[in-house]
Amino acid sequence: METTTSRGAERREAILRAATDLFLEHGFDGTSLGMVIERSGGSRRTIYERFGNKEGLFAAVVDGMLDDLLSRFTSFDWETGDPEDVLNRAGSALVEALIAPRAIALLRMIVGEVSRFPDLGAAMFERGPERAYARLGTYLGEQKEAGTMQLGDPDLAARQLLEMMKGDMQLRALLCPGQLPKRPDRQRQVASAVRTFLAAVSTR
Amino acid sequence: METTTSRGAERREAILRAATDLFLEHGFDGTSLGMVIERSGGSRRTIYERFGNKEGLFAAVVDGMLDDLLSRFTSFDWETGDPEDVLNRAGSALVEALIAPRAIALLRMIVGEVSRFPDLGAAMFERGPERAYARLGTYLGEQKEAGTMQLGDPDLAARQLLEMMKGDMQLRALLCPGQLPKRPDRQRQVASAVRTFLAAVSTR
DNA sequence: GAAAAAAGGTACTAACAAGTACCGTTGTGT
DNA sequence: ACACAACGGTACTTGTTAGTACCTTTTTTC
Repeated sequence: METTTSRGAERREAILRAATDLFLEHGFDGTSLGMVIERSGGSRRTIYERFGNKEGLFAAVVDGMLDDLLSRFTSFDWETGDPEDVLNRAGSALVEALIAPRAIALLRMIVGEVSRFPDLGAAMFERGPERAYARLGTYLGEQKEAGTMQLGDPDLAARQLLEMMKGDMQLRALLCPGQLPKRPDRQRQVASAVRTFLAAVSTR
Repeated sequence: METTTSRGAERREAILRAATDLFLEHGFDGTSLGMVIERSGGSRRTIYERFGNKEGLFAAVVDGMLDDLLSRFTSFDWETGDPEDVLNRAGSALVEALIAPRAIALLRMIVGEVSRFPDLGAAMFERGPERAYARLGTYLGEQKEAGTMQLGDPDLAARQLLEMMKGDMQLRALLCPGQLPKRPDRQRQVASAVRTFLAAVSTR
């Protein structure tokens, strides 16, 4: 009957949720612990009990967000369809995940705090882009083996293709969030990148 | 005999130089006006006389940096050499400019303050990437007219090529500055992007 | 060389935030 | 029901910073 999560964990989650939203919106310096408490309820002291200090809370927030975002990259169907179709779908999924408001807010936050938390930047890079490169590289490697594509280093090719699909959308989202192309245009951009890539590597 | 720059302008420049270095290194919140004064000499009041307030000083700093960085994109020889050579040189020049420590520091600073200064992000985008896209697009358009390349929209092609040349280096510089590839590797990366691009668009 | 303008320098105000102490209150295990 | 641990809430300390006031010193200008 009792709550499985003893009260402690419950309070921890509430604080974490509030802090996540606030840090994402206002950044590290722009968020005071008073604001966190006001939103999460509870008391100041609990933050220090659970997270040590403000930096500990921030680290916990980032860690949680990375887990959260990463979990969306696990399931994708790489088997069904010809290469153009697979790449189009994979590219669209990736771009949409990349420019999701929370993903951009997280990236912006981490970029702004790289000097204060040097490890976070590398962690984000490895758990985000690097994974995507690796998975796409695997696929391209398979295509190379199968003779469908003509390419040197599949990993390098994966990076080139991914950057083309992404285009300037990530940077644009960081700098001027209001000026992102709409979804159909984003898909056209991905499709165009895939066509250019296939024109370069397809065996004829 | 007299200084051509009346003392006012001289003090303004000194403050601007000090503030630029400090903002680039510590960000907006991390830089106090006391730190600026300590480095530039002079008095607190002069800042308010010349720049209004801290935000005005920051805006002036960013404006100056944008001018400074932009001025390096003006002179480049697009005429000499075959396309592969021109694109290699243009790409290298661009990448080096893009990941220059001060350029990255500026970008990081602006990204971190987009919510406080919404216009700065758009300004940076237009005066940086957008110019590069446009110039490269012009070149590709000429090549298309000359029949050297087979491509649809030269502007879109320019964006794809530029993103391939850039690769993940800009993002990497933002997130984990210590892990940038060395200069020869950067050039190889650019050259590979050019080859891929030419394979896709060259008339055969 | 004197008057006027601008800059230097110090001190001060008001506000805000991180972190700590304290005590009353609520929930938990036995 | 009881004892104990954890939480809530408030107040406080300490430090920092943006912005202002005021007077002194230097530089320009006539």
